[in-house]
Amino acid sequence: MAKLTKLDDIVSLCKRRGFIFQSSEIYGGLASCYDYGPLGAELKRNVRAAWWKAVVQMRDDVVGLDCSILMHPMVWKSSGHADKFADLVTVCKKCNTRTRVDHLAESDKPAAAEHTEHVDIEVEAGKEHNLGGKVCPACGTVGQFSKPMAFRLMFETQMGANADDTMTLYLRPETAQGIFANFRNVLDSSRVKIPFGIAQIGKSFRNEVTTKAFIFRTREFEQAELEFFCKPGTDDNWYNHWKEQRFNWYLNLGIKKENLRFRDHDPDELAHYAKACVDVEYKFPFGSGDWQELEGIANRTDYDLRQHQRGMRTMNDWFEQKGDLSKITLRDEDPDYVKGPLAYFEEETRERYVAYVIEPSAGVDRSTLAFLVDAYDEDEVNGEVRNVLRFHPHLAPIKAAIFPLVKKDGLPEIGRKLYDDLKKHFNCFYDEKGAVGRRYRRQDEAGTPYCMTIDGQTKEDGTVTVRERDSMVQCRVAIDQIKSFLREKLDL
RNA sequence: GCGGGUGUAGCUCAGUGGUAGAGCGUCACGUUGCCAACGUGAAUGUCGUCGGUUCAAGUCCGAUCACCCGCUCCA
Repeated sequence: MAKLTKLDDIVSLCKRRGFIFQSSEIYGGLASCYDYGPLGAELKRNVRAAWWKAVVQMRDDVVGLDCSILMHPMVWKSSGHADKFADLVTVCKKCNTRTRVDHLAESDKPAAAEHTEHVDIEVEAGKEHNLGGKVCPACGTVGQFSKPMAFRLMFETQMGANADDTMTLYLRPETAQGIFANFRNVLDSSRVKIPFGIAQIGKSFRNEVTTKAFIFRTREFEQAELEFFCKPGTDDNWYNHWKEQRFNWYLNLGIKKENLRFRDHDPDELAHYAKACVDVEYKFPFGSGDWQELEGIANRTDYDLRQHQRGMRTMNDWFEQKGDLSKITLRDEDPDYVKGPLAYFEEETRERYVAYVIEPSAGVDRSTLAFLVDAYDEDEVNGEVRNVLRFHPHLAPIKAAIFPLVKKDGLPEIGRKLYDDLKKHFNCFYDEKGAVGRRYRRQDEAGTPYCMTIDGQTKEDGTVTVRERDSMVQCRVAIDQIKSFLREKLDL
């Protein structure tokens, strides 16, 4: 990228060219929500398609899935989100530091208790919290706390139009759990055998305490996740396999090598269920902390499937407590859990085990932004600055533009015909207005790899001028060869 | 949630309490005809929103919304 050095520049570019707008802008905007404009929608669609092609279509060992966003509440009880995705937080009036209420120590006791028990926000928030004797861990001030604030990290909604007969559901905070919940279905219906993966792209929702940084951290976001199931003991190899696969995916789609890196998680940074985790990071041109996560690749062990086996054993409690998750404790694991409903039987060795899971989890919005930023470039042509988005052809929103050189002499008719033919195969754009140089530059800013110009010579020998985006080099191609020319050049 | 900053045309931005501006872009016409050409003309504004002060508010005051920077937070 040349001169995109501030987030403001990116926001401005995105809006000016119709990639990304603020949501509900005519009403003053809605925090943390963004919309994709005409070019952005195409770009994001292409990012999804490229992911799906690499992770599903080109693999013999991965199948796709598309789950509902709303799922049975017990899914989130089993996954741990229902218990651990909510906290009460208070602010020290002296030093303005935030601390979780359950982390506060009494002034006469040395250590704060770690948060292990479930916190029922409804109950806790209604209670009088006596923080008078509590000490701020940051500045040591005693008893100077604001009223505790509840942070629920899962969005809630009500299912059922009848107000007397509704059920509280959660908008999924990750797509992964839908995959685990369908593990058995896929296994029983698609003749897959371990090792194999299930992939899914879809929206997730998290009530982040803070958002910021444009579309980088939003409360509604899109994930592209793969859960790859493998035999315990082979998980380290598969972890490394997917690390490499996923890193190369970004490079193959044109991300500059110097802007991409791995960052391994420290052991104390790992979630309690993860054996290993690495982030793929991109060097965004934001103000601070340049390197930001695009994707996390984790070894989740057999934690999730075992948790769901516990959850399935807990359904009686669910009914008995009338669906009140706060009154339910997951039942202990069956000592014979390797024979459980989500376990796997390996024919060849006659072994039973619960599969380990390698999870590459990518942010579609983050990747889209990275591809956009990375493709941005400024050229100098005859003393003029040329803005160009050097998208990989697979990602380019428009693959080819068709221009009659002038709007007369029958050239528009020829151009129209070519356009009508090409648009059946590629996303194309037709433009006959204004100077052709301007039309070229406009397509450069949209990242269109090729422009085709119908000129006087077309009527003589049936060739058109093909102008290439990055080099601006022109050549002549027979009009009836254009389709195969594009197929070859765009690798489509 | 705290502190700092910003908000005026599609974009970048001027604008001293007294008629809403420029450049770029967009559109039309003419000329031209292969890299943002030229000429003429046009359209586009709840000045983020709401309220207050004032004869008069884009400008002063208050609140609020959104964004940016820095904290805080980030199972």
